[in-house]
Amino acid sequence: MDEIDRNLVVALQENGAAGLAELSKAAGLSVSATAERVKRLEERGVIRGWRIDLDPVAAGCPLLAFVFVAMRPGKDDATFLRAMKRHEAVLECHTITGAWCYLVKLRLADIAALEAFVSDEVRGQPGVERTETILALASPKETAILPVAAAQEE
Amino acid sequence: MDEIDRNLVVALQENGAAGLAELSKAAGLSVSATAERVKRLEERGVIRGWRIDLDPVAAGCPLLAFVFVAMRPGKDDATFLRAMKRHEAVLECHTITGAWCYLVKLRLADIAALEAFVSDEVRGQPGVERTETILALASPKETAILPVAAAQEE
DNA sequence: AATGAAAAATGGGTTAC
DNA sequence: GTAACCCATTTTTCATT
Repeated sequence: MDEIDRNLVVALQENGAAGLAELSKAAGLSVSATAERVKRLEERGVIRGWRIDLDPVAAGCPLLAFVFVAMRPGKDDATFLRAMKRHEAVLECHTITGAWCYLVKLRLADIAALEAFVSDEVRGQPGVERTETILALASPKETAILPVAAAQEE
Repeated sequence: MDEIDRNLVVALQENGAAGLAELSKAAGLSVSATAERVKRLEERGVIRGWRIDLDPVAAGCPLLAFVFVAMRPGKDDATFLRAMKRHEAVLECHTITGAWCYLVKLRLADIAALEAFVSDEVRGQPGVERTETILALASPKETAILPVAAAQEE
């Protein structure tokens, strides 16, 4: 993960459809050396996959919600986590510090779908003690582009 | 946005590097018709761009944090929002229901960077009244793949 | 469906460390 | 001796008719 790799990754985050010709300019390398670098970044798991950036409204999931979840101690979190992993409405599920156990990020079609999901899939899970649901009214910023640190040679 | 478009978009979310040959199978169309569909999905803004899925640890931002922000009423949220949009550590900034005004999702290198960011860039902004910072200890699920609803013809 | 153009994978050869 | 890069060729993929 040197300076060249970092430049490649930054360029690919901006435009994942960039060809090797364009990437080679960003990297200051030949086309084949650039191809070699990108391939190794995939092999090493730095690049985990190639995706499209999809408009949530067009995808039919305009509603964004966060649900905090508290579990009863000593209970089976595994069942709850399995349910979260299974449902595609769950974009994220984090174990967090503070008063709550989990923070779940959801994308759904509408309020009715949210009500059904929280009631059936969250509060219906064994071990769930308390929940709190928060709606996003607007999202001034929402990106999947990660900051790439300058430090840390491999 | 018919059934075929939905199939294409689902396939491209799983593998954005899929060629037209592979996509045409998923869509049940000819290669050229598939190319036409993908082009129109881009033009209509359904596909907003092409990205890579990058490993946050390799990118040098392993620390994931959420910051709740309350603003003083009648103050200039614009300055705060401009700062959030400017900083690449800010992945998301949502206006939310409940006791807080904003929920900010951050990716940073370490605790020192978090302390500096919250202190300087969040609490340092005019109009910010109160904040609460929560750390993610683990992320059992974290994806950018959106659920694609079956309903709503265009 | 077929063509021409463009891009990407491959193999061999070169240099620098 | 190893690793990174460069160049030329083959193969695949993509846009046009």
